[in-house]
Amino acid sequence: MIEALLLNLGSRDVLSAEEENRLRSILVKDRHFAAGEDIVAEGSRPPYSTLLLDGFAARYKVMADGSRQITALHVAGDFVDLHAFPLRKMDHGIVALSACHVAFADHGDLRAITERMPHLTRLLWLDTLIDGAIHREWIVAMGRRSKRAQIAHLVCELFVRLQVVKRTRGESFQFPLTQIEMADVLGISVVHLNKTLQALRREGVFTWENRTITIVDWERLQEIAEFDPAYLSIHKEPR
Amino acid sequence: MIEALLLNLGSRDVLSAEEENRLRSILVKDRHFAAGEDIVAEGSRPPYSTLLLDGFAARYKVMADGSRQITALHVAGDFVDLHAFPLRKMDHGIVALSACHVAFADHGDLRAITERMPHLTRLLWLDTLIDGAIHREWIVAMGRRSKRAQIAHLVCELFVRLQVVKRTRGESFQFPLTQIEMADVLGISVVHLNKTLQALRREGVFTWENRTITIVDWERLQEIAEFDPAYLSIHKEPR
DNA sequence: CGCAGTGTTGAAGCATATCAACTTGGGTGG
DNA sequence: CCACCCAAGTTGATATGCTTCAACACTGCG
Repeated sequence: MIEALLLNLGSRDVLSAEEENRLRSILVKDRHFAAGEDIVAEGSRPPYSTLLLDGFAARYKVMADGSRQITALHVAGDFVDLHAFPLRKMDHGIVALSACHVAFADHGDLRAITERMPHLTRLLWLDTLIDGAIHREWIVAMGRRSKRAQIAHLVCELFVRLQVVKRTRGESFQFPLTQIEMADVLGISVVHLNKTLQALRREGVFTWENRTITIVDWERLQEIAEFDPAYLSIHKEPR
Repeated sequence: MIEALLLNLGSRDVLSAEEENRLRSILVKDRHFAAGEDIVAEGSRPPYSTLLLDGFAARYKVMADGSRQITALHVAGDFVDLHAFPLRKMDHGIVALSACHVAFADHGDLRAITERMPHLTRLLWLDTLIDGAIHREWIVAMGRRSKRAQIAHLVCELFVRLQVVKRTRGESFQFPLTQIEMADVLGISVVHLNKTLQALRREGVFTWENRTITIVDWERLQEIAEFDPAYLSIHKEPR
């Protein structure tokens, strides 16, 4: 059930059998959410953290004028709110962007891990730090890349992250967002997103049809995006 | 020497005397950097993490065309690269924006903390999570706030963060960045920054002269920024 | 004294937003 | 089973926020 999480952590360091078992035993009570449903509400104090087993979810904040900014995208194997364990209170909401299957880890059990399993603790810490590295890359993309490059960068990132958890199929992956949601990720208008996507498609860089993204020219896509996957820390290393 | 760090952590939870002593004992070999000097290089693997005792520092990435994006600002009491402890390799550089005084914590000592002091471990983890929360707020500001509101938001954030470590004086605080650096923080051009700053000054919201920012109308500043300090987690709570 | 980095200003151009209309397709109730 | 309905996608026109370029002013420092 938590295979994607094990792939995620396991691609950054070696997990002992004991650590795997511990993770399996604390991740319980799996639940389904429909697309559009809130998985965690802004301002809440969840007593557990949520692991995404399948589907796409997003962290977001809503502005006074009703506009929305998505600050993170999550896929299978991601904890969507592990940070709420030390942080306690959610300063943003988390919404399911597709049908989502999740499991929960009680904060008491996580605390017990920090008391007795220092290596696993560091790996969980690492997991939240990779989220932070992704945040920084998004800041760079929003501030200093063209919107075209920002889009290309996001596609690169998703492709690599989904490869880690074996959610790609050749050069394709499921991508169930609407253009409206995608615009909220990028911080641009839907109209402009639509036109820029068409340009990238016409250029033969990638396509996005039937909720599926297919990369046509990976070299060129990386070039446009100035993509360097280093920030994703995808290499086994003692931590 | 590490008073600012203790104020930082101490405003989020109670620190035991033992924890304080441990932090004091592992933070050693203080060093100075001049404005403009790199404190940590991109791609390096520092065997220690760096605590900023005094001054302003920034995390940044440089694009192929030479433009730069600053992804985080750090002030006294901030670890500038605590994340490098589990992450290992720096995916970005860290530069001193003013004269900086720093201290170092060896990664071996940090590791020992994760083995024996779970509560202190959670507080260090928390410290990196607050960085993440700030990242998210910057993403929101870049994506869905006007540049004017983004600037206002940054001023609000800095004021509150500096209050925590007692680095404000009434409604003022030292702010030694150039407009060029500030533009790299916001992801905009210097020209536009300059004009927007003047508008805010003319409106009587805040001033920025002689490396000092003075807030003239705090209410209005928060209103323009839609500022809510919740994301900074400034409340004592068992973690 | 003179230079270099910073701040300021104006003009012109472009990227992106906004507004509005129209198309398409899947889902549903009559 | 068809009609229609609504959400999503697409397109064109217009408006504007922000960038770029270029020139000039200011100030601290060697």
